[in-house]
Amino acid sequence: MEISNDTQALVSARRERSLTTIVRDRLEQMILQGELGAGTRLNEQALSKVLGVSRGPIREAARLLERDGLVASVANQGAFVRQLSIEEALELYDLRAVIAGYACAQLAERASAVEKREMREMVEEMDRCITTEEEARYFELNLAFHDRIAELSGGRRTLELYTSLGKEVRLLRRRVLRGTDSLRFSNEEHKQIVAAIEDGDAPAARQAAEQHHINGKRRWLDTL
Amino acid sequence: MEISNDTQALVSARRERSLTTIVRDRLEQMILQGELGAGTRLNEQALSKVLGVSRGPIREAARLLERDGLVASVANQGAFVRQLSIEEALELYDLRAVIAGYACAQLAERASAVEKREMREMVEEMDRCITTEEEARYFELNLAFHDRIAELSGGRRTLELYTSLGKEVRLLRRRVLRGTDSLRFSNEEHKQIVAAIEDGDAPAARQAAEQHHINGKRRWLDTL
DNA sequence: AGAGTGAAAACTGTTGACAATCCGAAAATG
DNA sequence: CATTTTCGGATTGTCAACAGTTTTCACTCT
Repeated sequence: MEISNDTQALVSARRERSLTTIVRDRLEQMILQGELGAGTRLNEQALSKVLGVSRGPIREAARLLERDGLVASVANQGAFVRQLSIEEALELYDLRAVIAGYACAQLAERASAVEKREMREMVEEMDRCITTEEEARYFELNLAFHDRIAELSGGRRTLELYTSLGKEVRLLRRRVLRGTDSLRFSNEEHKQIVAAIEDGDAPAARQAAEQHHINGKRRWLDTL
Repeated sequence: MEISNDTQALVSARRERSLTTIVRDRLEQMILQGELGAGTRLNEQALSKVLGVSRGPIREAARLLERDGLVASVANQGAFVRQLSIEEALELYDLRAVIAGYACAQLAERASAVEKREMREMVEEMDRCITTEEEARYFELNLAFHDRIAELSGGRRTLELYTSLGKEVRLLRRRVLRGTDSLRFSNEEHKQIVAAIEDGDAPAARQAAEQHHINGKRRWLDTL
C-alpha cells in the first residue's frame, strides 16, 4: 500500500474539488483496475489511513459509487465492491443498447453539419488504426466515439446513464481483446450508424446503434 | 416546522435501518410532495435540527438522493432540489419509454402463467375502477402495474432505472389528473401490452409499452 | 474433537467541534 | 453615484472521538 501525500497536495493547492470527489475518483480507479477485487469490503479505517483522509469523505465517496452501481452497501457491514453475475452483465449490455439506440435516434434529428463531420472523421480515424494495427488507440477512439454520441444527443440523463452503465459493466469484463477482424466488423457497424445519422434517418440510426451494442454483447460472450 | 421525535423512536426501536436511509426517505417524501420546492437548498444545519439527527447522515442521504436525480450538489454550496426543465422532463419520459419497452420484451419471453394471469387481473381491476369512477384507485393501480412489470422482467438494474426515472419526473409534474376518457384510452393500451406478453410476442410487447409511455408524455404535454 | 458460549477486537454508525469557504451588507474609494 | 473592498455571519467541508453492532477467537462443556 502506498501513502498518498499527493491527495494532500491536491487539496492544499485548491479547494475547488472536495476530498469526497477526489476519493471517489481514486476508488473508482482502484475498482475498475481490479486493485479492489469484486466482493472486497471497502474498509473505511484502512482506506482513511492509506488515502490520508478521515472516514467522512470516504463514506460519502462510497455513497457516490453506489450510484454508479460499482459498490453495494449493507447496513452495519459497510460497502462492498459489487459482484456482477453474467446475467446481470448481459442485462447491462441490453440496457446500454436501448439507451444508445435512443441517443442515436435523437442525434439523427438534431445533429449539425459540423457534428456529423466530426463523427465521420472519428470513424475514418478508427479505420486507419485498423490498417496500422494500433489496437489500443482503436479501443480508445471507440470509447470516445460512443461517449461523444451520448453527449451530442443533448440529453443530460442519457449521457449519465450511458456512461454509468459503461463503468458498471467493466466490473466484470476488464477488457475485450479482439482480433483485427472483429475490429473491422465493429467499425463497419459504426459506419452504418453514422450514415443513418447523416441521413437524418432516426429509426435506422436507432436500429443500427442497438444492433451494434447487441453484437458487442455477443462478441464478449464468445470470449468466455 | 415539526419536531420529529418519531425518528428518534424509530432508531432506538431497531438499529437495522440506518439514520441515513430514514433521512433519505423523509427527504424524498418532502421533495416529491413539494414541501421542499425546486431549487431549494437543503440546509444541513436546519434539517439536522428539524429531523433531530446530526449533519453526517443528512449529507449521506443527500448523496443518495443525488443518485435518483432528485438533488444536485454544488461544491461548497451544498445540495439543491433539482429544477427540471420541460425538455429534461421529456427526455426522462423517452428514457422511461425505451426501458419499459425493454422490460416488456423481456417479460414476454419469460413470464410464467401465473404472472400473466396476475397482470391481466390488474388490467381488469383498472377497468372496473373506470366504470366506478374511482380515479385515485386507478392511479394507484396504474403505478403498481408498471412497477410490477419492471419487477417481473427480472432485471435488477432495469427496475432501479425505471423507478428512479419515475421519481425524477415527478419533480415537475406532481400529478396528472385526467378525465375518464383518458383513462379508458390508457387502459386499452395496457390491454395491448398484456396481450402481447401473453402471446410471447416480444417485439409487439416492446412496441406497445413504448408507445404507451410516449402517449403518456403527450397526454401530459397537453395539460400544459 | 465439536458445538456452543461469551468476551474482546474490529468495524460501522453517529456525533459535536473546528477549519475553510461562500455570501451579503456595510464601508471605502474613484 | 457607481464600483470595489472589506468584514462578519452563515454554511459547507473535514476531522477525531464516542456509541453500537458485527465478527473473531479462545474457552468451556458435552
